[in-house]
Amino acid sequence: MNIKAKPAKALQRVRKKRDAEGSKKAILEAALIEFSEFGHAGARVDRIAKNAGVSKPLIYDYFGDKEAIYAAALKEAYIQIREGEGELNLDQLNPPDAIRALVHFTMDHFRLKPWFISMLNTENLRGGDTIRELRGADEIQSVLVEKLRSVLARGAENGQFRSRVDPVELYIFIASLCYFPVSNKHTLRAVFKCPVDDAWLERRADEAADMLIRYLAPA
Amino acid sequence: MNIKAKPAKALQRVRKKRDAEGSKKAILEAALIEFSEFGHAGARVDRIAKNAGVSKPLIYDYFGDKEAIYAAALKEAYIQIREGEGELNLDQLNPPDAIRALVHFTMDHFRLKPWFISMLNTENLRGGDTIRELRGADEIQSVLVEKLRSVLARGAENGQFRSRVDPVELYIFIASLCYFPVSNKHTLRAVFKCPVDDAWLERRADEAADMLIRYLAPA
Amino acid sequence: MNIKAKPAKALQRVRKKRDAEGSKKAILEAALIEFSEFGHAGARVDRIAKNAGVSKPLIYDYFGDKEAIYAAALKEAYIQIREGEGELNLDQLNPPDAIRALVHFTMDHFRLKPWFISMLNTENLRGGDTIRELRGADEIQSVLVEKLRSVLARGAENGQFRSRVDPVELYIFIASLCYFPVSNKHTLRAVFKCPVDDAWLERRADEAADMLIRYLAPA
Amino acid sequence: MNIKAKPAKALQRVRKKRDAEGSKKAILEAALIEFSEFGHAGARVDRIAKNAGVSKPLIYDYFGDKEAIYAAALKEAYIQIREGEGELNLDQLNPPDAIRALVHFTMDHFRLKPWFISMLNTENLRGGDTIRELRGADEIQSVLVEKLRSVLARGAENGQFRSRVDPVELYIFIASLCYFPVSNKHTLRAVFKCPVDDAWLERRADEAADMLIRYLAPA
DNA sequence: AATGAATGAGTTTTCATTCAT
DNA sequence: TATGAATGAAAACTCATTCAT
Repeated sequence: MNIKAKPAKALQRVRKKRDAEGSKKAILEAALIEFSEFGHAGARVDRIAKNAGVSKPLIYDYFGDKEAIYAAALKEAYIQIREGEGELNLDQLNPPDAIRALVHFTMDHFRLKPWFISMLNTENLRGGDTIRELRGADEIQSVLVEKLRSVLARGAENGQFRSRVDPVELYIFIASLCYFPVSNKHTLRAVFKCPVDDAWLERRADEAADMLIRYLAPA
Repeated sequence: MNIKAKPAKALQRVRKKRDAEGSKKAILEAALIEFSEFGHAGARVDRIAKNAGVSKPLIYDYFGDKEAIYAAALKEAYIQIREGEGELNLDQLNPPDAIRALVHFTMDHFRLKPWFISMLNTENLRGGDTIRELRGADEIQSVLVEKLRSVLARGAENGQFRSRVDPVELYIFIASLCYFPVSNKHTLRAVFKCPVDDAWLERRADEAADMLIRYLAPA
Repeated sequence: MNIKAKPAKALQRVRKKRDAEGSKKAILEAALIEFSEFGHAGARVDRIAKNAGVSKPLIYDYFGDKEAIYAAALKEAYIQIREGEGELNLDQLNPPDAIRALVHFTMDHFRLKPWFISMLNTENLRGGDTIRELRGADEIQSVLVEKLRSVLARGAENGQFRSRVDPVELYIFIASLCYFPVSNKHTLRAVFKCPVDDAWLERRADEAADMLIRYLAPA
Repeated sequence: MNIKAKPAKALQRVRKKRDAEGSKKAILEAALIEFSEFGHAGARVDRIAKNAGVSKPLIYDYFGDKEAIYAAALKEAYIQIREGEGELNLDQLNPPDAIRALVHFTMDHFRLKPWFISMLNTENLRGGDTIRELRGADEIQSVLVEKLRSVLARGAENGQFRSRVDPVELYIFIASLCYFPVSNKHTLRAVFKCPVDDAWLERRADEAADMLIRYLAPA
């Protein structure tokens, strides 16, 4: 389980001292973990400082206030999640296979970087106040939509897919199908007795891919 | 103050005094609003008391501590969401139409009772600690799964649907497709510039229903 | 010496508990002492709480924040200084004697209630930000000006005083002559080696009265 | 932040580097402004450094600690105010005119170098702890008393003035009459609705001079 | 001579919770 | 059944001061 609010050992970094960049990075990482584990109101600057291996004043020096730390952490969540998306190569794959690969990639992403979903949930609970003000929307824009657009074009070209499918809307379907089981794993376990583990999630991804591929097939 | 105290609609109740049941109910409703609006850590007992029109000691008298208020509110969220689910009558509908109706019903549910999604998000952010301990799982179990089971049976019988589709897994698909666009409306707006409003959501529901119906069709 | 920043024993009050009015009054008194002794920035809410015999949260509950406590203390300083001014009866006195009495009264006031001068100094150092916003200007308006007006009228009538002397401007002369030696006693001692004690201050008041009476005499 | 950071005019110096004397002077000037604007407790070493255009460690290197910076600034206030006092030439003037000139000189001094009054207020609020320890009392001793002594002598000689007037006590009268309206300008505005501006102050000075000259006249 | 990096020890403020009636 | 009065414990944030270069 990834999002447990208990031990939070988050091993204290060993860092070279008097290294502003390093300190800032360490704070950001600790903040990301803290906010995703405890939410905005539940996060503690004390813990961020401790886990980053710096003093609290340094954090305030670099970021300003808790809200600003949170904003930086939210942006960092997007930046980190976007890293790696570029490496996903769908060009060589048969369009239906590309869809399946993308679904699995997305599910793995959510599964393996649970702080991303936590940050999204936290931010949406807060009404999106922070992301709305975030500079640099480019950095948080997913490249997956573009990859998807190209897959859809190839599929439409060779007759495997319907034409005129909006890649954003399709991506939202994919994200929806991967997001919910990961985000709501605790309530799913409690309410539906689902064994929400890696294998189960991968099976869900596979089934979702089936559904999506059928959905894309021409009538 | 850190958390923007939104409109604070929740107009203070006018209640007859010395009405234990009424007080308890009022507290529960105020708590549900409070926790869904601010999350577990962000919720304030003061505000709950004010919005419920009672004193803080009374809340502690009835519930014990903040955690217990939260648990009661979480349960209340499920109880309230389950209300009305029973009324949904799918028996008269052609199975594909029943699926479509169920998808719309779910989307409307999420859309119109936003505190439900907020509570689920909050609880999952907290690692499901509370729901795991919640007594009376029956009360939080959705009847939609049973309705779905019967629709699937009818569909399989008359050849419109594949057989051997697990109603829980199907329900999770439906929930996923409805949950994500509502839950993540703020980030969707910011990142994908989606106009997340009622009409848009209904269109998403319709499209999702198309996809699901195709998915259920026999190969 | 009155304004010493050292011991501040300010004996902790013995108060009956659960007495909101009493608590509020106690806080106000402690705040007045604290702010006048240490200035706005130097004042400590901790000390106010301790000297008032209440907890810090109670202070915040009643007043809001440090700035509001300060504003209340400033107003209280004026209210307390205005108490007693009403009792001063100049009507029976020969106008020159009335002037002399008023000067001594003012000097005594400043001398015996040193927190008043301290609060004025503090507020003026802060640019008057707080007094400018203070509601209830009536409460801080001195009745001495009115008393002075009547004395001046009597004096003009019977030929002892010039006519057309503005009572406000005269009062400012009186205040100036009493204020400076009290307010600046420490620097006067250090720079001019003045023995600024009660006797010396009373002699200054007497001399000032001489000067003022001459000033008022008709040419 | 509590204290409104006023315009922060004090434009950051451009200074040649490695200039010990220049740095020290810059720090002193910035400190004088800072302490007079915010008082002892309200002053911030950060701001002094920034406005002086140097780093904080340099300040500590040169002065020791905040208390020492304050002491230096207080002394500097006296030194700066004493500059120019020497140039005032009263010898050529008829004694009454000399008195009037001295009053105006004093009023202008206070009016045009407001940090002096602020520093005096600050120091007196602190109980004179610092000035009492200040070395070099000569530097802070006003020459005006000596000038006054000579004017009084001339006046007494030619019969315009009474004899046996103590120049220190007279100087305190003058200072009192000029100090109060400048020092308390904000409260005077708020409480008495006085239009405390340059013209008003000059009129007060003129009126004060009238009063003092009468006071000095032989019975 | 000078400073960027860093922090210990506060200080204001908040909040769940209890006391006394 | 109900609450006004009150607080311990902790949270965010600040600031004089020092370290390492």
